[in-house]
Amino acid sequence: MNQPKKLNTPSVAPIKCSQCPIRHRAVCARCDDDELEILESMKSYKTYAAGDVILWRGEPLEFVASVVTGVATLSKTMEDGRTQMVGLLLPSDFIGRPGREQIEFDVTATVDVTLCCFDRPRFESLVCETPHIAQRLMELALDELDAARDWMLLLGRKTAREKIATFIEMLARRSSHGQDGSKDVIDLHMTRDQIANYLGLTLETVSRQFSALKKDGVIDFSDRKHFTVEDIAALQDETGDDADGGVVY
Amino acid sequence: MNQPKKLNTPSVAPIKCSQCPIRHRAVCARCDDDELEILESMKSYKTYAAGDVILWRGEPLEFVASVVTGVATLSKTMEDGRTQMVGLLLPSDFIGRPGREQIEFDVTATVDVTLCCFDRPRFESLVCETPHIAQRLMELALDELDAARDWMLLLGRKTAREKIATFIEMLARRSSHGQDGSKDVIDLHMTRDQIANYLGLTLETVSRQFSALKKDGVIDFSDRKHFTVEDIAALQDETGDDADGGVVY
DNA sequence: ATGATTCTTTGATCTGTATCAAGGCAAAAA
DNA sequence: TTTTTGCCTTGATACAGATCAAAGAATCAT
Repeated sequence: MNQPKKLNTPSVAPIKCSQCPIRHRAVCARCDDDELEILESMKSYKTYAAGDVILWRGEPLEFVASVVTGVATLSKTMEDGRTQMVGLLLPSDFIGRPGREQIEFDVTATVDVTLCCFDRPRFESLVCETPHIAQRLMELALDELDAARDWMLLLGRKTAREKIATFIEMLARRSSHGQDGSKDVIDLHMTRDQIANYLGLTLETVSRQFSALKKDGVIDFSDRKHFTVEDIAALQDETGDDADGGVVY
Repeated sequence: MNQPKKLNTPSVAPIKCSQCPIRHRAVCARCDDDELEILESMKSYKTYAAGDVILWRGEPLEFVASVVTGVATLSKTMEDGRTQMVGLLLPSDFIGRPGREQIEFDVTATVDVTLCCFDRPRFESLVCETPHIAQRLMELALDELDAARDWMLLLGRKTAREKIATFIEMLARRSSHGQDGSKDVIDLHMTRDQIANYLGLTLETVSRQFSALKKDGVIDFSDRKHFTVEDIAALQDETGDDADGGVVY
């Protein structure tokens, strides 16, 4: 076992949960000071430029991490180049699979990304000894699974218009910092081509659907990467989802 | 807490792991006799006829279970009736989400199904106290997640022919009881319509692709629900996946 | 058995999205 | 500033798979 001993740093103020980036997804909401200090001791930050590949499929996983800033994508590619994104990592999302040595997809930064990384072996020994963290990681895995299944419905059955509406609605919900958030300027972060790969479309279709939604007054673009939702009700109608929600993403 | 005490049944032979259906996915491979006996005490069998809905979306989960015989599907349905299957449960697969009160999809028996059910609250207290079971459930969740992501690539980017080939290849792999297994008669278990809902196609397209693969000598149908793989190499070529595999399902 | 029902196959046609192609715009480089 | 470069938009056309339609098997009920 190589989990760190409690460090002797009395002059340093106790580490606050707010300083523990993994808390972004509440992993350590229930951590005590000792556990937080252990996390702190194995923590380091890594940054990646837009376009950098963070992890290649099959590469050994040396760390687990949470996204502090930026956006990264999980994607699978076929021999002939067809690509499908299988996940989107926004700030507070977690990278890593408890007990897995490697991942089955590429992780790529779409804009500059900062990760808060934890040494994997040390993180895993902490997890082994801390059931509430293990439990939280299980919740994260099940959330991802629910999101993946919602996306399967989108990929298999939704029209291009519904796909785009769903995507925009998800971005609006996930990036709204306000309580209402309906008129925030939202950053797309991705190119039309990347969005197409996420939605199982081509970049031309993405562009056309954006134009159509703009023409219909549902959204408005300030520039190519920034838009506002002008009619949230219409947007939700277009997604094809039940009004009541229950969708995770 | 309401986990059962160890039962006093000395006249009964020790419960073998082979009698514990959940072991189908090796959940209790590392269980000791006490744990097995606890599992045994909370176990019951339920059967469902073909077409029965086992669980409705949103319904409270009263048990977790593993499939003993039969095939069940996980599916999501849109308001207008469009349906997408998001998972397929074959014998040995597990139903249930540690820590979740309900599920986000319907579970339906496509043929007669027997489940081995465990009372959920009692199962969860056992899990809480048995880290190696918790760890195994995490592995199962991550396996499902990998499978879901492979299916996203299929739904988003594969052609109808590739989808059908992938589906057949998966069935061949999962239902081969022999070591080689390439010429076993494989049971389809599902109607063309259900297959279509699994692959994001229509039933007519499924039928046409089956006919085409038969005409090309890749597979052969003995009747509508039973086929053999005549040319496994050709089948794998048609899936669009890397030759090396790495696919989970 | 026999008729009813449900599933499957196959054909004809339609359509949503992909593909091909050509400019347009904005940020970066010269 | 001008040029280059990388995205993006829009139009024209093609095509894979959906939809519509009808006839054939298989299964079920009586």
